Formats: sequence, structure tokens, C-alpha cells
Amino acid sequence: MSSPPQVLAERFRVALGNAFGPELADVDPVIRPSQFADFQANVALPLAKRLGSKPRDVAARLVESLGLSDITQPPEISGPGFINLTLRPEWLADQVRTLARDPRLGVPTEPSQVVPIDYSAPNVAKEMHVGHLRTTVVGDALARTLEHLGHRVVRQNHVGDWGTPFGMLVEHLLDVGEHSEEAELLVTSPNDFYQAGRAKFDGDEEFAARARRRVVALQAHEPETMRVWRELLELSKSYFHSIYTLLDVTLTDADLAGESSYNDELAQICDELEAAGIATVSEGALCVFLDGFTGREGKPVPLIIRKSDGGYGYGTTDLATIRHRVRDLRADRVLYVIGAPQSLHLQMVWATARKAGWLDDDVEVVHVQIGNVLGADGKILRTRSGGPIKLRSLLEEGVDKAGQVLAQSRPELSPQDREAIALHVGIGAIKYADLSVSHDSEYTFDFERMLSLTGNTGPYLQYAAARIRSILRKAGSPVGDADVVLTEEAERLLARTLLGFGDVVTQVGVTLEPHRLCGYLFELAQAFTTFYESCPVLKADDDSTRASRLVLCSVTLDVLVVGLGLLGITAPEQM
RNA sequence: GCCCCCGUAGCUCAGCUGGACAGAGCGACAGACUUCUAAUCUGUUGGUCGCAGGUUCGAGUCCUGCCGGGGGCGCCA
Repeated sequence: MSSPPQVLAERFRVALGNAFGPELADVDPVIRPSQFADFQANVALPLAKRLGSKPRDVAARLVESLGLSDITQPPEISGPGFINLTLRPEWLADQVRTLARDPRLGVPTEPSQVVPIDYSAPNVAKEMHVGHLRTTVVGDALARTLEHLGHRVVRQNHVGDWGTPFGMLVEHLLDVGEHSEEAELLVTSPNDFYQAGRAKFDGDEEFAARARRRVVALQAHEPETMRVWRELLELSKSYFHSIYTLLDVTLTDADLAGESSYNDELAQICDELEAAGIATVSEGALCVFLDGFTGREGKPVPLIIRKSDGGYGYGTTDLATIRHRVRDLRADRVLYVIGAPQSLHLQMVWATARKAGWLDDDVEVVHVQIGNVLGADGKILRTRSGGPIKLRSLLEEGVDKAGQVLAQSRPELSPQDREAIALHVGIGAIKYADLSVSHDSEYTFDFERMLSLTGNTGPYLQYAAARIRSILRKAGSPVGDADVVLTEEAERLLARTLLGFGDVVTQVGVTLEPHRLCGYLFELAQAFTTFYESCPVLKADDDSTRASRLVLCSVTLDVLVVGLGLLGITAPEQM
């Protein structure tokens, strides 16, 4: 089904053609939300110049040609030439009824694209921290949203599973014993494992020497070393699993596309680039120099693809990665949901890939820049002692705090129920806080704010859904396909808001900005709450009003649940 | 030095790709519970949109230059 702005735009297209000729039919009617009506069309203003007449006259001619009487009240021209459009309640009601029957709730199915999304990317044998939280949560929301729009999303979890530290880690794992309690730390508290290895490396010459030899063995793919390395990965996978499960993130083992998976291609990448004259040796390293990339003192910035010691860095891996996504996955659009500081690096990788012919112009690559998460002091979030905060403890704290609030406000619920709700509320609050501000801006982490039941928070939206569920439970009979009648202003506003869902989801697919969906859902929850306050549902004056309002409740719940679902947030049955 | 991001109400943030007087939430102040979950609501308060030019009928939004904050800029990813 089409959204109101879409329907209006189509009518304007016809009117523009009739009034000013077919060549102007496709001018954007510039339909926008209005503070004086439901929508306003601003097209008369830019058109006036083109036609050489006054904006108000253009608007008047347009209104004459406009066949809208079935949809809107008579359009009004105001100000310099705005056309104000107020939807007829009957038409709105009809649209809501159609929405109620639409399993997609107004969300279109777009022509399917293949969209690899690079997100999360934790490191093997390291604890995830708040930095990973944001890319994981935003990336997952984008994956869910694009999938819902009909695209084929290929999740790519580019985990850090290769490099010199792994010599030390393998050696340490062998030292402590593969099935020891120490080894189990990789699953429960990876940083402790890493730091124990690190401490030994720094303090024990003999171990350090062994670790360095192990790096060589690893790079030579020596079988026993590789076996232990794989064991390291397995343990880390369990750790990732536990976090992803707790976070309710869709990533699975099948999505792992770690750095090591490109090992076999790195030499060839270098050879090919060197043969093509794209890469040249400088100071012993094989580098790509690109026009337009200059650093200090105007010196060209290199993308180093082979270090002077013969090793490969992440630049080479990233080239193999983009090639794989385009050539093997046949991507139409590639998303990198990673930290903002990597911007320059990505630009260089892409430019190199384009030069090498691995990245066609018709493939869109986007860096969804993730801003830092800050503490109350405005600095990157850390523990009081200055160390990075473990993601797991952060999540557990959120769930814990949500549980405390519930214990106070809903003492009548069983501890089991409260625990289940606290999980959804705590995790939902943290995820929503991450999603509701634009992904590229830094944001301040504040439990109190994100767990608040008022304001633009996860719990507020969940609460709205829980109240609707409570009504529907008490309604007894299922919500039928009743006529919708909009008499109260609160009903009108709720109806109009509901009809905007599809457009917002579409927009998120284009701009890759989940915070727009958050803003919409907040608006919807507010519209519902206002309706809830002023329009009794179960105690409505008559049966038809009751039935109509039940439809409104039901559709609102559907949109909230689906919308939150696209964000990766669950709406609990009760709160 | 060059490049990227940011600067909007006391605080945290929006601002729908250029449209009418700049919006929310929190905070503060004043109200609303025999009512479907009062953890929810209503109202009031509050801003030279960092500064100065420019483009435009119209600029928080686009361009240029400053000021201020963050980040990046050759062998860590």
C-alpha cells in the first residue's frame, strides 16, 4: 500500500501535468509534514520562477487541477504559496483499516540487492568493549532492516583472528593446557587470558622467544600450530556466542569472515598490484600511492600492502575483503559499520580497489561511521580505574538495574517473570540508546537516562507496547476487521502517524540511519499515549467505537513490535 | 601543515536531503490517579542555531573564510 505522501504526490503529478504541461509532471511536489495541516506541498514556490509567474498564482492554478476531494479537505493556499493539505478522517480511517490487513504494515518490498554488511568485528582472545557494542548494534539493526525491505544481506563478521599476537596466544594456550581452567578464560573472561600471556611475554625471555618462533610457525601454517590456533578460535567463538545471545544479535558462526580467511590471497594481491604498476616499493615496503591523499608536509600517504619485513597488514586484508565481496558475493552495495577514525583508510582501500578493477563504479560502498561512546566525563567510557569496560559486565549491569526498577514498581510479579522482563528491558535500553542518536556522533553513556520510562528510550516504547497488550488481553475476543472511525483529534493523530511507518523504514534503508526509525517509533508511542489518556478503549461509549479503537491499538502494537524488531529489540508481554 | 567529523535550550539530542514563527526529552515550576499498567499525562519555562560573509524568493540545512572541540595522516589492526 502507498503512504499518504505517496498518494498525494501521485495526485500532484497528474495535476502538474494538466495545469502546466507534461514536461512538468515529474517535478517534485515537495510534500512535507506541516504544522498547519497534515501535509503541505511546497512545489509552487520553485515552480513560479520557472514559469515566470507569482507563487500564489501557480498554487491557485495547481489547486484547480487537483483532484483530491476524496482524500483531503479543500486545499488551502497560505503564506507565499504553500498548499496545505488536511486529510479527511474517513479516508485516513480507511487507510488504517487497509494497514491493519497488510502483513507488511506499509513497508514496501524493494528490488532485491545483495548487501554485505561488515559489523561487530571483535578480536579473538579479547574482551569486547563498548566500541564493539555500537557497531554490533547498529550493524545488526541495518541488517534486519535491509532484509525486511527485501534485500539479501550477507553478514560479515570480520573478526581479528590473525597477526603477530597469535604466536604468543598459541604458545600461552599450550603452556596452560588446552582444556585447563586457564584456557576456559577465553570463553568467560578473554582479557584475563590475554593479559596473562602478555605478562609472561614481557617478563619471561624464554617464553617471548618461543612466542616469536610460534609466529613463524603460524605463518608457515605448521599443522600442530594451526590446530592450537583453531582451538583458540573455537573458544573465542563460544565467547562471541554468549555475548551475541545476551545482546540478541543475529550474528552466527556462519557469518564469521575473519582476517585469516584471506591469508591465501594476500601475496597474489600484492603481485597483481605491483605488476599493474599500482603499487611500488618505498622504504622497503610495497605501497600504493593515490592522487589526492597527502599527509604531513604534503607528502603522499601510502597504503602499505606489504611491510618491509615481508608481512601483510590490514590494508592488504581489506583489499582482499572488498574484492571478495564484489567478485564472489556479487555485492550491489557494501556497508562498513566501523569506527569513524578508519575513514581515511577505507577511502584508500576503495580507491585502490577501483584502480585495480576490483570495485566497479556501479557498486556502492558506504562507511557507516560509528562514533565513540563516552562516559559522564566526556571521555571514552572506561572503568573508574581507567581500564576499558567489559561489555559483558556493562550488559549485566543494565539488566540488573532494570531488575531493580521492576522489583520496586511491579512487586506483584513473580521473580521469574521480572527476570525475563528485566533482560528485555535492560538490553533493549542499551541498544536503543545506541541506536537513537545518529551513528556518527559520539554519545554519552548514561544508565539512568537510557532506562528512564519517559523520553526517547527503549523502555518507553516497550511500555507503550505492554499497555496495548494488556488492553488486548482484557478485551477478551480477538480484534476483528471492524470499521475505523476517527472522531477525536488523538485518534486522527495516531492514525496519521501509523501510516508513516513504511516511509520511515524505506528511508532508513537509504540513509542507513536507524535513529530515524527510533524517532518515528517514539513519536508513535507518544501519539498512542495521548490517545490512551483521552480515548477509553474497553470502556468506550459504544461498541463500534470500542471496536474501532481496538483496531487502532492492534495496529499500533504491530508497528511497535515490528519496528522494535527491526532495531533488534524485543517488546515484552508485560512490564 | 593537510584531511575528516562536530559546534542547535542549563543537560542529552532531533531537525525528514532548501521551506512558514527552530523541535523533542531530561531538568525546573504548576497541575492530573473511585479511570483499560500514574514508571506513562497536561501546561509553563527556556535558544543571536559557534562567528562573519556569500548563493537563493527563502539557509540550522548549500559555498567560502575564521574561532573552538574531537579524530586521522608509512610499516598496530
